[in-house]
Amino acid sequence: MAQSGTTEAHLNVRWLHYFHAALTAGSIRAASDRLDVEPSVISRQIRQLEQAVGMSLIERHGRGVKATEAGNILLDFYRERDVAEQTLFGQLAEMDGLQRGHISLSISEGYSDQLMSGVMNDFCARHPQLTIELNLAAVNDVVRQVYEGQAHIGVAYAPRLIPGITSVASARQPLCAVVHPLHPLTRLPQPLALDEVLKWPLGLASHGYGIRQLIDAVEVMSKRHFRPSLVSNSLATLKQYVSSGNGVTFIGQVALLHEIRRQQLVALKIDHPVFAEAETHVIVRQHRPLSPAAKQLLTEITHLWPFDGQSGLSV
Amino acid sequence: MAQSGTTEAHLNVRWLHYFHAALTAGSIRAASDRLDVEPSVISRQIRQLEQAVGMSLIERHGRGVKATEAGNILLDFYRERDVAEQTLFGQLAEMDGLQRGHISLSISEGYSDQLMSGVMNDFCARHPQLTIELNLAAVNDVVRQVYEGQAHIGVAYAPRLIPGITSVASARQPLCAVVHPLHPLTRLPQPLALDEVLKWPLGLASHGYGIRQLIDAVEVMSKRHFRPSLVSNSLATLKQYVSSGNGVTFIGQVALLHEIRRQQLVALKIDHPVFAEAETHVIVRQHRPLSPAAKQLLTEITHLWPFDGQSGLSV
DNA sequence: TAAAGCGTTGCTCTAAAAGCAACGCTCAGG
DNA sequence: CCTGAGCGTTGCTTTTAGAGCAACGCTTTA
Repeated sequence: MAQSGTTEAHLNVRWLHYFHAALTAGSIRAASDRLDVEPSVISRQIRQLEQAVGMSLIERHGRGVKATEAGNILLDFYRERDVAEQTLFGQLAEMDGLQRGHISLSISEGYSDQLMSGVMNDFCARHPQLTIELNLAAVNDVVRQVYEGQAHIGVAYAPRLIPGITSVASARQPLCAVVHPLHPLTRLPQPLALDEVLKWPLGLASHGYGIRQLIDAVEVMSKRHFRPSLVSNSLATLKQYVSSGNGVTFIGQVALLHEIRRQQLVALKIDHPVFAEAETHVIVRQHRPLSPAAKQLLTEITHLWPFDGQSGLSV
Repeated sequence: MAQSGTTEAHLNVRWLHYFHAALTAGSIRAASDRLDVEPSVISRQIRQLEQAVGMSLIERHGRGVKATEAGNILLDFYRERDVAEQTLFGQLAEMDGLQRGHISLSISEGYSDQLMSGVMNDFCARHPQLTIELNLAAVNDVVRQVYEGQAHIGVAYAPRLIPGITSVASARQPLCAVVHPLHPLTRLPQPLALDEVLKWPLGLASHGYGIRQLIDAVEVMSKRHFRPSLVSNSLATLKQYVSSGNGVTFIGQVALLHEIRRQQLVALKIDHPVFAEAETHVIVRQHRPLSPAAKQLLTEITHLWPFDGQSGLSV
C-alpha cells in the first residue's frame, strides 16, 4: 500500500495546481472549464500526484470529487505554499520598487561631502526603507572592495583600473596645488610650473592613496624628487597644514569645494599632464548584476555628478 | 527593468532545484556533475527562472556563480519551501504508518463489547496517536452515517444494503430467542418452532433497529402477529426484561456472549430462515478511499472477526 | 602566454504534457 | 424502472518543454 519509492522527488507545480483547482471547483470538469484545460489532463496529473505521494488524495464520486484525509493535508500545504510564494513575489517587487534593498558604497576620502550633498541626501530621503552603507576608504581599498564584492559601487579618485573593474562614468578633476588664499603662489599665472610649486614646503598624502600614486608618477616622470615635510593619510590634516602656513599640497579641487567657497583655501592648476588629466571614476565589478536599488543610485550618481563621459554604462 | 507580466505563473520545481543546486555547488558545472545533468540544461532553467521573476538572480563569474540579493531571497524561500515539503511528507508518512490519523466507526448497539474486546483494544493500544471515534447507533443510522461519510467503517447487524454501500465482510449470526437459563423453552429441542416462542411474553427492539426489521419480516412471512409486551431501543433493557422473568426476546447470540458465559441468559435457535440467515456486515462507502489507518483497522476487523465470507474487500 | 575551467548557445532528440474522442459509471428525474 | 445528463477515465494523436551534444567566448590560473 505504502509506496516504497523515496520521497526525494519534489512536488510538481502542475500537479498541485490542478489538484487544488479540481477540489475548489468541486469537480474535474468544472476545473477544466475554469482553467480551459482538458479534463483528461487534470485527471492524469492528479493521478501522477497521487502516485508521487503514494496515497489516494481525492474521492472520485459520480458527482465531482472530494478530498481524502491525506488530500486535505496536502491542500493545506498548497495554500501555505501559495501565500509563501506571494510573499516572496511581494518581497521581490518591493526590492524592484526600491522600497527594500541594500547598497554598499565605497568612496574615496574627500568626496563624501560632495556625494552626500549632491545625490545621497536626496536618494536616502526618497527611499527611507533602503539600507545604505557608505564606506570611506583609500582609493586602492575602494577598488579592492568593489572587486571583492564588498561594495556595490565605488567612487575613486584616479584609481588604478584593473581587469574585472568597470568604470561606468568618469569626470576629469585635475589635481591642484592647494594653498592659503594669501599664499605667494596665488599671484603667479596658472597653470603653475611644477618647479614653482616645489619651492614651497610640501604636504603629501600617504602611499596607497590615489593622490599619492599620481604624485609618485609625476615625481618619476619629471625626474624630480619631492621632499614632503608632512605625510598624512588624512586630507583634513593636509588641508589644515596648508591653511595655517605657507605650505602646499596636492588635492583635487572637488575635494575642497567647501574651503574654496569660504575662501579658506585656493586650488591652483599645475602644468603637468598627469595632474591635469586626473579623473574620478565611478566603478563597479564587471559582470556583477546590481540590485534595482543600486542600479537606480548608480544612474543618479552618473547623472547628477558633473561627469563628461560615461563609458560602458550597462544597467 | 521591472517585468510587467503578471506574477500569476507559479514557480516551477525544476527551476528552483537547479538554481539551488548551482548556488550550493558553487558553479553550474559542479551542479551538473552532482545531478548528472548537462550544464546547458541548468543554465537555461535558471535563465527561465530569472525571467519568470523578472530579476537577475545569479552573478555569472568566470569561476562559478554567486547569488544576487534577489537570488538570496529566493534561496531562503526555496529552503523554507523544502522543509515545508519534508514536513508534509512526514505528516503523510505518519498517517501512512498509522501513527496519525482519524477513524470514525459506527457500530450497532450490542456489538461494541465484542469489537472492543476483540479488535479495538489491541488496535488502540498499538496506535495510541490515532484518533478513533466509536459511535453507537441503530442499524439504519450506521448505514446512513457510512453512506454520508460521517463514518469510515460501519458494523451493522442485518443492515438493509443500499446502493453506495459495500459490504466488505459478513458473518452469519442467527437471531436467537433469548431467555433465562431456567426458562421452560430451554427444555425444548432446537431449533425451536416459532409458535413455541410466541407463546411467551415478548420483548422487541424498537422500529428502525436491524433486529426489529428482521422480526417484522418474519412477522409478515409467517403470517403471524407479534404482540410484544415490551418495546425498547435498548438491548440492555431487553436483556434485563428476559433475565428477570419468563419473557423472551430476539437478540443475536454474539450480542450477549457475556451473559451466556456467565449463564445469566441462554440463546435458543429458531426454526426460521430469516432468523437463521441473519448476518452482521462490515460496511464502507462505495468508492471512498479509506485512510491508511482505516484500511488497517478494517483488515484487522475482517480477519479477527469470525467472518466466513469476505465479499469484495478492495483495500 | 597557454591551458583549463566556466557559462552560454545552436542544434537535435526524447519525454512529458495537452488535446480529442469515446467509454463506463453514478446519479437525478420522468 | 428506466433514461439521460454529467462525471471521471482511458487510448490515441499532436504539441511543447526538457535534456543531451558539441562548440564558442570568456575569465582565471600555471
